[in-house]
Amino acid sequence: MTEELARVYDPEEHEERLYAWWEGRGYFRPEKQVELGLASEDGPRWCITMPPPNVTGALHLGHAMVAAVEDLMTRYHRMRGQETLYLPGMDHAGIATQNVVERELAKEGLTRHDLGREKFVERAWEWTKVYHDRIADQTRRLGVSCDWTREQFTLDEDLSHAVRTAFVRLYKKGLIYQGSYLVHWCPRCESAISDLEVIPQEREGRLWIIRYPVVSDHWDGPRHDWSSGRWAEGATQFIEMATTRPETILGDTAVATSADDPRWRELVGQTAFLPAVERRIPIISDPAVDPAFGTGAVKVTPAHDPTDNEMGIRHDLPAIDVMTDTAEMNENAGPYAGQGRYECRRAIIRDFENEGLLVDIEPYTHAVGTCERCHTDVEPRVSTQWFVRTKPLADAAMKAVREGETVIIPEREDERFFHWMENIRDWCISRQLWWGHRIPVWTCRECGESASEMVDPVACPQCGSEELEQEEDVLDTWFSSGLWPFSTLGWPDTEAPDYQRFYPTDMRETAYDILFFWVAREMMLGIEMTGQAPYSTVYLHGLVRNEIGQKISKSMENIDEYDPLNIIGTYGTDALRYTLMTSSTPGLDMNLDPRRLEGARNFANKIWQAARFVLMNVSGEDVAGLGRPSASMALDLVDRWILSRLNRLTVDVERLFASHQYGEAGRQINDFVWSEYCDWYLEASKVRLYDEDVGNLVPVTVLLHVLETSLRLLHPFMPFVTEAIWQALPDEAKEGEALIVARWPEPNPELVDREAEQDMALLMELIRGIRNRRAEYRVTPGQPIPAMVASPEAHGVLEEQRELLCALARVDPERLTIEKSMEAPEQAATIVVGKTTCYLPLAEIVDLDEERARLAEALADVKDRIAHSRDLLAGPFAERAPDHVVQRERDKLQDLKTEREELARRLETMQ
RNA sequence: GGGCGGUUAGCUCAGCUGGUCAGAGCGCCUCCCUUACAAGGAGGAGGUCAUAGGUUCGAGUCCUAUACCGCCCA
Repeated sequence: MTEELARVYDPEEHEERLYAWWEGRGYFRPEKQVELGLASEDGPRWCITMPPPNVTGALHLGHAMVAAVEDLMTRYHRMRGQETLYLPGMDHAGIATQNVVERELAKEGLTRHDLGREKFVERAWEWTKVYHDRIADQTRRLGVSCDWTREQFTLDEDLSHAVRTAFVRLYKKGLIYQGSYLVHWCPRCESAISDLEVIPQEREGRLWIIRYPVVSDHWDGPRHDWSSGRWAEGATQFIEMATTRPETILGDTAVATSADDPRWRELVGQTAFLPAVERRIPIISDPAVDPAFGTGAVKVTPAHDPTDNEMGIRHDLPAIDVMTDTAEMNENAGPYAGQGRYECRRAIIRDFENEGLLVDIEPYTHAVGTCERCHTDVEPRVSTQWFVRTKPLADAAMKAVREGETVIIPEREDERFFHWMENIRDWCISRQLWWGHRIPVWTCRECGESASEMVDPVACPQCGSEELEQEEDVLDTWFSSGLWPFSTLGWPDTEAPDYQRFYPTDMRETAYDILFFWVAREMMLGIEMTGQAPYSTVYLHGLVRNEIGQKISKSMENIDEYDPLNIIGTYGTDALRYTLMTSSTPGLDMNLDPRRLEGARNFANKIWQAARFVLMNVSGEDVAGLGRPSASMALDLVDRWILSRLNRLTVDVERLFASHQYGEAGRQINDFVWSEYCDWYLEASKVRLYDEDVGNLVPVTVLLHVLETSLRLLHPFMPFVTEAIWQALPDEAKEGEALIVARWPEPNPELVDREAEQDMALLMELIRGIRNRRAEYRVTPGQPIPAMVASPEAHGVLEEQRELLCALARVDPERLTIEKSMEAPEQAATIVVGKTTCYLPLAEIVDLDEERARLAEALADVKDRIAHSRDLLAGPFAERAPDHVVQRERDKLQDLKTEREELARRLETMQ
């Protein structure tokens, strides 16, 4: 029948056990839901693909947030009878994983080049296996009910096939091209990285004001060697400019000023002589030059600066790359070849000074791009890369959002999405890495023809040569992640059952800082590849920070405190999940406060204790007669009240879930369970449970029903404790074999009982009032006291509830009188609730002066409120406000007046 | 420079489409180990909802400025 529940809820006793049981029973699989009759194959379905965590490292709190939100959604939809698939998987995370593996190698004094590509990739697979298992374990500990039998990994065969298919299609459509353009280059990773992977960092740098001699009739070039100190000897005219990056001087191919700058107007069209590398460069004018910056003239280095690069294109300037892959100066750097870029900077400044070409140095704060993964200063650099033409894809993605095919929540994130999409640049997808999908392009060594096909070519389609070479580079990780919502469902096989059944998916849930990295790419590739937006809703949650608002990062000293497994160890998974769901509002960042975790843990225990109480009171005889509470049962006031409240809660939770206000839903369930069910109903039920003359059936039925329904509502927030309790409930009180596959509660309008709510409200007020006075007069707790209640309208109800009143307010049943009206006793404390007055004749302990003062104060307060209410009703409010609002105000005024009279009469008798 | 978000009790935060919404938890004060729960129960104190205007019969709730904090983009 029922098992004993332990005295205290211990998450460790249940969580892993229950998870293994759920998984073993197959509840996470859509097929199982159909088998159980919970869902049907041709009925509604719901699908979400898990944002694949990087195999780079262990999960952190951000992932716990993802898990909490997505699993909540999943459990909700599953219980609602939709065939639900939560599809898990992981991401190979090209550059990030390659970095950590390289770091491991470095500990052994090795570089990836020492190993060679093949061995290195093997090492990366080893790493992947270790972290895959660790992440999968963490995910299970978080209680995520995803279908592990459908797990995917971006580098596995099927997904690699999808990547290849997508690439070949885009290539053949002309949406992928190769070209030599300025890209962000990380000299440590020795790879191009995308715009988004560059993190600007404020630096206190310098602005060097330097000058180049201008070629004139008197001076046609240096007559002495560079660094002789006499290099510029004889030059009469100079152009001055400011730079933050002197080492790029060696790649200058022009000097630019703004068109009408009086300082330099005369020099435009002339030729400057570039020091050190002895290059004649034109002086041009270009609108991109800000006359207010520095001297009004700038050096132009098309190969190493985005603005300069554009200028170079406008003026047809050569782009001279002066660095190597590791940011050392190359052969184009003349005398500085072989130096590191910052070493070169110092050297070149020294030489400029020596040659009298350094005019000034000013302090200057500016932003330097750094590599997101290894924090190395990024070098803008012209190099040959592969690009996706994003414009047409972005247009389609924007259209999908504009037309509501995909809805972004919170709504305001639309703006960011559109802004980014409208200003999108072509996407550099090649990475000079070894860990990833190798670009499926083959080039003929004979004729130079390139091709991208689904099948590896053996001969050049152009000249027939067999001297083919595959592209060395791999694809940006986000290229494969961009296919995630459909590649995981079987695409490009559009006949695959999962693809047919579950695509397009219903939800993309992730943190808002991933909107561009990933969501934007999924939208673009999804529409391009499948003709449909990959999901109908994008739900963006906020970032998790610690209790003082710091973003939690791996570099924190006390990072262990924020390891999800540590938090789970201390508070339990349910507490963590409930806290993550209820501590904030959708889309806002959250400070994870240990005090809230504690509160959530206490809540889990609270409902556990309530369940213990209920189960203790279920006897063998009761069970047979159990059913759902119905109007035909002899329901008491409290029963009708709690059932009405439960029904309201069910309606509210449903409404809140439908509008993605999960946090508010979770808080309301807590309020109900704790403040209404436990504090009032459960206490009230004891009157009947402990009365041997009354049958237990009604209260037990209601206790069980409300508990069981609450468990179902709470399950998506606190899956473990709710399932643990649910399993202990008698079979007669529930339907199905597990809570995880139980039906989501539906509202029952018949249970709404306004009258019961009103009567109960009066009773509760009265009880609170009595408790209050007891506390004030320091009546010994538990000591029964006499009470006299006068209530012209509610005396009947109160008479019916006298046992309850006595039990909850500790009133002596022998000395409780309830009448329509009565003569006020003199030596008594008084409580007025609307038209009901309660006297506590506490004889000698009542301080009449204090009573008078208190009543006078209450009377003054009521009078104030009456005045306020009268003014309101006398003014334009009565005409303009909606009828029901006005009526409510009138009722309120009426009640206040009654209360005023009661108070006044009582005061009168005490004078 | 452009855009967005935040500013509500000592602390961490709720408050949906304007009308009992001024709330919760923790902390604090008083009392209680009452047969579900001290990870608890009963009672209590505590906020002119950042500031200044405006719209409205009525504004934490809408509009406009300002201040401070934070984020994104350039």
